[in-house]
Amino acid sequence: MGAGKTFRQGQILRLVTGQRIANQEDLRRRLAAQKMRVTQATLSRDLQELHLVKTQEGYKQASVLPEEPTPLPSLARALAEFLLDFRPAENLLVLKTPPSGAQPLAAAVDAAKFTEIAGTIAGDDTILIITPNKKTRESLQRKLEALVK
Amino acid sequence: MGAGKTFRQGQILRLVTGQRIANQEDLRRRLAAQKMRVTQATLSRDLQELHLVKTQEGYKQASVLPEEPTPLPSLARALAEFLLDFRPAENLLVLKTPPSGAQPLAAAVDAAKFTEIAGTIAGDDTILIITPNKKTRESLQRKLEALVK
DNA sequence: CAATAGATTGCATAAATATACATGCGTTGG
DNA sequence: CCAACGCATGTATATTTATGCAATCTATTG
Repeated sequence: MGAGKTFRQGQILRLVTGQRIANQEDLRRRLAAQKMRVTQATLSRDLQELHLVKTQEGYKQASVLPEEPTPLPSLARALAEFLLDFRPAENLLVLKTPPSGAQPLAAAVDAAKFTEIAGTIAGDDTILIITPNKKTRESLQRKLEALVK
Repeated sequence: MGAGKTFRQGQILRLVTGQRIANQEDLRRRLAAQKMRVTQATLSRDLQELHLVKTQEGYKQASVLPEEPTPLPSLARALAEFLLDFRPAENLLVLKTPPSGAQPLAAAVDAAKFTEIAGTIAGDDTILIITPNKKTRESLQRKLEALVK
């Protein structure tokens, strides 16, 4: 049975961590250059078993994907665009936005995954953020204020 | 310009972090349910800008991808298939394999990304693993031995 | 050995995703 | 005001990836 599946998957890992593999055809050709001829279908299955995902920079191990600059910039933009006012109250933080601004801003806040946040509820122009206690609410508030500056 | 691109991308983040979005059509339908009608083409662009990647469990933020159980299982299989012998020497660890087994096993070892490993060199039936010092070599060796059991 | 069960793969094709090109809409510099 | 741009988007289509099915091979069981 030739080199076998394990061998091939090992080579796939090696190739993928080394260079930029843009797609499965690309990968198929590189393996062929090493005398390993399989079809794209097999590679599709291999990549799935290896938990490799396709990124802009080629296939990567899901566990090793790099830090992204995305979360905060996105939130900062949303705050700049929608936030009108902070209204703190003990362990609660209310954010006011223009009409229909609450949902998108809440989305951005959620996406930032602050550990301080127990939950959020968004209406049309109001977001209620619930934190465990007053201390955490203060911490969160400081972070958000820093983002709007 | 309606709700705008920022709004939509915020909603996408919210949807994606909340539930399992299997593909772009799925995402398109969920947005449509919120009165946001765009085409699959636009979502393809949005997902790219948000650095979301498609995984087995739906789209995920590249930065938030979960720990994988993959690296070690893969290595364990490779060790089971190829490893013949350990040959420790101070800060070096030599692994012997059957003919042509060194490359694939080395690939699996590399992929596991052990912090103990400074570098590896693989020939045809021999892998040389270089660690910073004897202590780290011992640590690494114990881990590998545990995997073959 | 025959029969059965898994595992792995290719082939053909379906499904999903990306993209070239065109359009519409603001903005900007004359 | 208008020509020239750039951005966001849709349309149509190309590219890429996933998968149902059948063939093959290995190991197992009786």
